[in-house]
Amino acid sequence: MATSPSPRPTRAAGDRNRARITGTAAELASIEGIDGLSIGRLADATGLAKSSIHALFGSKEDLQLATIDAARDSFIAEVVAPALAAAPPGRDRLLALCEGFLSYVERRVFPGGCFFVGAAAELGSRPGRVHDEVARVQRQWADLLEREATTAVDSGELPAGTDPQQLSFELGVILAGTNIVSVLHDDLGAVERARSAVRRALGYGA
Amino acid sequence: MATSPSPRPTRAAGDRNRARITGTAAELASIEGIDGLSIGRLADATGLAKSSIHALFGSKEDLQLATIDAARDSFIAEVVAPALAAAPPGRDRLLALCEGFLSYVERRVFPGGCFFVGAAAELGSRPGRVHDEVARVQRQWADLLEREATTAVDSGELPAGTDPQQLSFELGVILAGTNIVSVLHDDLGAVERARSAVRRALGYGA
DNA sequence: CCTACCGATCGGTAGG
DNA sequence: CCTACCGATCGGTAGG
Repeated sequence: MATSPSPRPTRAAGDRNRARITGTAAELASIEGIDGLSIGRLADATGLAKSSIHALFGSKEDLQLATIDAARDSFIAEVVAPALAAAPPGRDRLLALCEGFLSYVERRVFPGGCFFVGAAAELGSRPGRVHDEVARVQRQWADLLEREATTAVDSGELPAGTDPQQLSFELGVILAGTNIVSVLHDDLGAVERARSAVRRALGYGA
Repeated sequence: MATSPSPRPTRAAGDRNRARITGTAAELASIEGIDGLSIGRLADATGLAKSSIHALFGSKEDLQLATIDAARDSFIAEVVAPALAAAPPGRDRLLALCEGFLSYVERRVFPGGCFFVGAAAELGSRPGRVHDEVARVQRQWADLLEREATTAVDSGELPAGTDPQQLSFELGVILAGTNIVSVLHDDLGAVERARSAVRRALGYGA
């Protein structure tokens, strides 16, 4: 009557489960918020017991930090890496990053719109480790844009006298604002208008 | 032993209380979110019993709708009305509206940043009456900007060929994006950079 | 506008 | 990774 032994979960299986949980958590959090998402609903969505999620991640805050990490990986894979592969440093890459972001919003890579715009809006005025981690990722993105803008100015691809920090700031807030407006009104026209704005700001088709 | 009769609340007193509750609710919601805000915490903050808030507003959804109304009144009083009073229709008024918004973010009229940017980000992908009301207010703001942009183009204050819808879209997303970045990093420099962006977009100091 | 409740859900823990 | 719990808090209602 010996049944097959209940398989003891391996380390790799645990990692796979953790990745599946944080992936689902990032999707849900883009809709319900990173704080609005509850461990109970996440357990339902993944088919696990609530206490299993606690066992795998510790506290809710630790789960949130792991979720931010997973969302950052998605963002890099969907927006950053393709732009770096598609265009050389400078103006072309800056355009590719902006268009990559807009495509990612358009395709609803996260069902509730950009995870980080949502998290930044939600946690902006609530101090803590989760806030700080979101701020850190946002700053990395802003720095990336600024670096490419600097290269573009230094190489003469953008008019001398262009302030790279000011230009990259404007692009960043246009992208974030567009995500909000596009999701709120379920309006892809906003993404199209943002494409025009970005191209004009970078001097394409002028 | 007749004590002074317990004063029966008048209609006016009820209205005053309702206004005090929705005002506090809008402040708290700008930090914790319009859904994250609980009736229990709102009761604590106002010194009322939870059930009193239910008695005055009905359901949580009705309270949220009343809170949006109160926040809209604040926005009009702090941003829209001063700009309408300070500048004639057209380009100057468009600038006054944008600078009024940036000043309102800078002054933290709502402690967690613009109530409507927060609510739009939070509710963008969650259908319902509250979402629809936030979307309606956002559209009124966008329409206001577009109207002034149209006047500015028609009167020749902005270059012929300027698309008023595109221009007002760009201004709107810059303002929304700036609110998020400025609150997230507690950085008033973002507001200053947005002022530069708005002035350049409108051809001031060019 | 209050006290006194309701069932449901929250994050988290014990113990295996 | 599970069952079985914990106290706290959620939105809401009865009844005054």
